[in-house]
Amino acid sequence: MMSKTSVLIIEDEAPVRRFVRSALIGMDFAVLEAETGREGINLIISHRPDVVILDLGLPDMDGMAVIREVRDWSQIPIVILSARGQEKDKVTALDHGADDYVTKPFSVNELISRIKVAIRHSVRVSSNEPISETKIVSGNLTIDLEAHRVFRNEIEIHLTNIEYRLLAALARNQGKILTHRQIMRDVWDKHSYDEQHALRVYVGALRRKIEPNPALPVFIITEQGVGYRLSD
Amino acid sequence: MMSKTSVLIIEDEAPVRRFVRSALIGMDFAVLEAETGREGINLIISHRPDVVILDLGLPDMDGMAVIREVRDWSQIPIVILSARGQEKDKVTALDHGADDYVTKPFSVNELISRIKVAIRHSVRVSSNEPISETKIVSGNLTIDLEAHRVFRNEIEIHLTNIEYRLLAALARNQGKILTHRQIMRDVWDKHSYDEQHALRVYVGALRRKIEPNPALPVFIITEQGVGYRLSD
DNA sequence: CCGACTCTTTACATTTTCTTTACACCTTCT
DNA sequence: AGAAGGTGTAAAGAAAATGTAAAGAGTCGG
Repeated sequence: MMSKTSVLIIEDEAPVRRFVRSALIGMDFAVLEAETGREGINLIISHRPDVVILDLGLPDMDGMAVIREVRDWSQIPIVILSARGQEKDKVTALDHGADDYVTKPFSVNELISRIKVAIRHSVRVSSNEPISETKIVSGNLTIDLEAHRVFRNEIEIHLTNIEYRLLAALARNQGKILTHRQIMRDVWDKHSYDEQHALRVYVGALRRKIEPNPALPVFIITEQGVGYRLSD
Repeated sequence: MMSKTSVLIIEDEAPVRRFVRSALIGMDFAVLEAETGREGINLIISHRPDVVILDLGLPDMDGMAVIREVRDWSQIPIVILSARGQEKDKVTALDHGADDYVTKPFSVNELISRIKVAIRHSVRVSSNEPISETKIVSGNLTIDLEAHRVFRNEIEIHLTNIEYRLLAALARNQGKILTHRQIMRDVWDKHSYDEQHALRVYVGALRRKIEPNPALPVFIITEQGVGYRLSD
């Protein structure tokens, strides 16, 4: 028996809270509510919800502080509600480790589908365990996640630590795009989006090692403006 | 045992009300009626109808206010009745969360079919789809929101970031009109409608990629003066 | 202390995407 | 039918993202 997916709403305005709550209950989610950031953090600790919806404009503590505090010890997906005109805050929030955002006024559909995506992503991106296969094969490329080894045509390829972690992150999500931000988080434990030069350098290095023709990559696919993905 | 679908008509003109009522009863709907916005809101609270038909030209409070108030706590589908020449109000109402509109004078068939679409849409949103589902299918078109990928007849279509976001925005609201403004907000994070040329260019680009015949679009439908919608 | 290796940063060339412009083409209203 | 406003398309220039080489900094073991 699988229990319901639980969602925590941290939002001080009661009408918005009611609105979100009724939408979520309609989707058969279990709903928790908090009016302040502090209260929200306590609920996260005590109830471990599956997703958090966080209003950036909280009275007691800044939404950003909530994200930072939670991200110190948990990778729980956080979807931000940002009011119009808070575009800059939104970007900062994403940099601090929020997963997605919805701008007010928002439609239920939008919120629901972003929540779903956030949940599914978090399952495999941030935790290294729940993938069943320990070996991932793409064409003539084999990645042994358990043994930490990579082979091309039975020949072992030596990868540096970061190269391996980058490839493994992509491999755990084979076929799915990982955003720059997710990769930064996974490989470098950084939440920011500034220092992605390194990412490009490593993608290049990896390609030189695993691609038949690094100029026309078939394994590591660039999704411009979004991220990278390992083809399946 | 399924009870009848109930419809609330908020309309001050008695002839129009009678007309709509008899049409709906003929379709085996249960009908509620209200003459004023306030009365209508109270009936929504007490009877929870499945759809609301709302005249924009109400005497006591403006229809827009009804939409705003209801949308604070409920996602019940709202279909607008707008008189000719209320084009601007119509768009504003949609921006505020109305689901669809019918322009007076209207045919029974048109009204009925809009109501059905609105209901179907809201059911899809609020009922027990598996939570993990993040794929949207429309005809031979599949949009995988999690993997960020789009397929037509199993063939992957490459979309640029903005093209993808535009399609995803429409897809999350499949069947429902999105106003130009809503799209601008969703895709560009802009709240204005000034720079809409770009929107047209991207609609064109998308159509060229996903429509069988871009000159006669079947997926991305133009709602002149209002916005676009992705067909069901 | 040196050399081998890895990681990060910088600079710059290249590619892709985005926006704007101009104009043609439809609708709708008169 | 003509006018007016909204819409579609192509193309060019601007802007942004990406790829690559190479230099410097840090680390480790001999």
